[in-house]
Amino acid sequence: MPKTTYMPAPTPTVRRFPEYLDVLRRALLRDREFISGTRIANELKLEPIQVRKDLAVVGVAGRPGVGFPVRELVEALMDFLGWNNGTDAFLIGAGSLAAALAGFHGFKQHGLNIVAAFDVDPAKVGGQLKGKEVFSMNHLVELTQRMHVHIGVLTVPDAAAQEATDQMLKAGIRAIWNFTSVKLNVPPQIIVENVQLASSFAVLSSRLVQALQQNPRQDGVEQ
Amino acid sequence: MPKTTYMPAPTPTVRRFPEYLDVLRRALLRDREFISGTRIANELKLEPIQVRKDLAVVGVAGRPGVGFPVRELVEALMDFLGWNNGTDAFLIGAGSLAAALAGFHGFKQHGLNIVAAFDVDPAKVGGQLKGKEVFSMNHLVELTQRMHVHIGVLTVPDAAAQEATDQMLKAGIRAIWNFTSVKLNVPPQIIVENVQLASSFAVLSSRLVQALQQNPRQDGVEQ
DNA sequence: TAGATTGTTAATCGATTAACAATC
DNA sequence: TAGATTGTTAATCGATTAACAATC
Repeated sequence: MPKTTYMPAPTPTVRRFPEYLDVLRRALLRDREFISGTRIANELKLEPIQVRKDLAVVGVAGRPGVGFPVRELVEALMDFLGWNNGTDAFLIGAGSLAAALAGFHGFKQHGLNIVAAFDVDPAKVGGQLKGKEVFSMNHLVELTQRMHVHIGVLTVPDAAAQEATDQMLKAGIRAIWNFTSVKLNVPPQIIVENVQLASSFAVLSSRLVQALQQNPRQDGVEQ
Repeated sequence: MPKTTYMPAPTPTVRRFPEYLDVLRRALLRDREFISGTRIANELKLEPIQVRKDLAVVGVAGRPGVGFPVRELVEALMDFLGWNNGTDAFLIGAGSLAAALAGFHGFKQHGLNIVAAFDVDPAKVGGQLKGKEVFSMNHLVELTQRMHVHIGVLTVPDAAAQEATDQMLKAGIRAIWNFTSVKLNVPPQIIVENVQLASSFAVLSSRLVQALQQNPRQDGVEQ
């Protein structure tokens, strides 16, 4: 495994990497050795130049007139994202969102391995969540250190978010995938990525408002 | 209700609107009549100038030296997003992610009202999902038209995504909140907003890789 | 060779940030 | 009045897109 070090890439570029991986994996299934930036762009409705610029980040050389070596590109992208060796993560909160995440098989492709869940509710502790054991929050410090887990997936109710975060910090968690809508207070070296469902829905809503203003009735769809 | 029409705003601005709403609602609870852009910026770790620029979109005038009228601003933002009168939506797919969304009370604040779920699984049809009835996909056309629902929240497995989308289109759904990782094929007038969990996790992962490269041991956290 | 595609350098575009007069 | 803040106009920054020589 050639463990290259990469420069940090622009966030929009990183956000497109999983899409590229999808396309590349499908190409692999079809036994394609090379794929052009043009083709990738077509499948994802992007511009070819953008694909080339993005892929340049991971340093896999393409062949003019031919395209990029698929397998190498998959390797490099996975490497860049640290998805190659499977990263263990804890679910913090064992509610229904946690259950959905625990049961999501697609994470395997993203090198995400959810190993356990934690909750304060005694009714949940000791039970299972989609096959993952649910521990008491009291054991978080101990288990984090024993299992060397770096990532916490935060799915507790908003009201409990900061408290749970503080416990993760004490346990030595380094990165938090935050599904609450709370702006977490953490020291600068801790990585927080917020999944803002509300932001996503806001974009949808505002576009729908605009569309309904211009065309309130259903039409344009073949019937 | 003064139903103003607004110009479309930049997407990054729209994505911040729910955050502003959060801060403003908390200010309302504290009985504050006015709030300055500076204060909003502080709470959200943004630049004051960005807050002012963003808020300018909804056309609520602030008072120099004082700030913006909180209640008016909440109204205007809700209005802009179409969140004022509650929008009905269908869940397409009744799996565990659908369950999580159906049980999420925060949507009330976003004017999102999930009224029913649909699934192809006969074992689920006729049952309930967090108090919402589960119907057969065969009834989607009929119920969409009867209830004038415009929004579909797509939570089916990737393999079923396009098929389910086609049925939504036939039923007259105008906007799709897409939780699958499939790039949906839809006519241009249909609004699709993709919740790309993989993209979000990619950003987290790549930052963690960088951080671990620079500092592999736990430190910097007070113990 | 002709056609397709890469990768570099430069141009454009859009969003963020700065500066500052006007105003409460 | 002094201090804080708005809202406008201009500057900066970063990402996307264009142009094109090099190459398979």
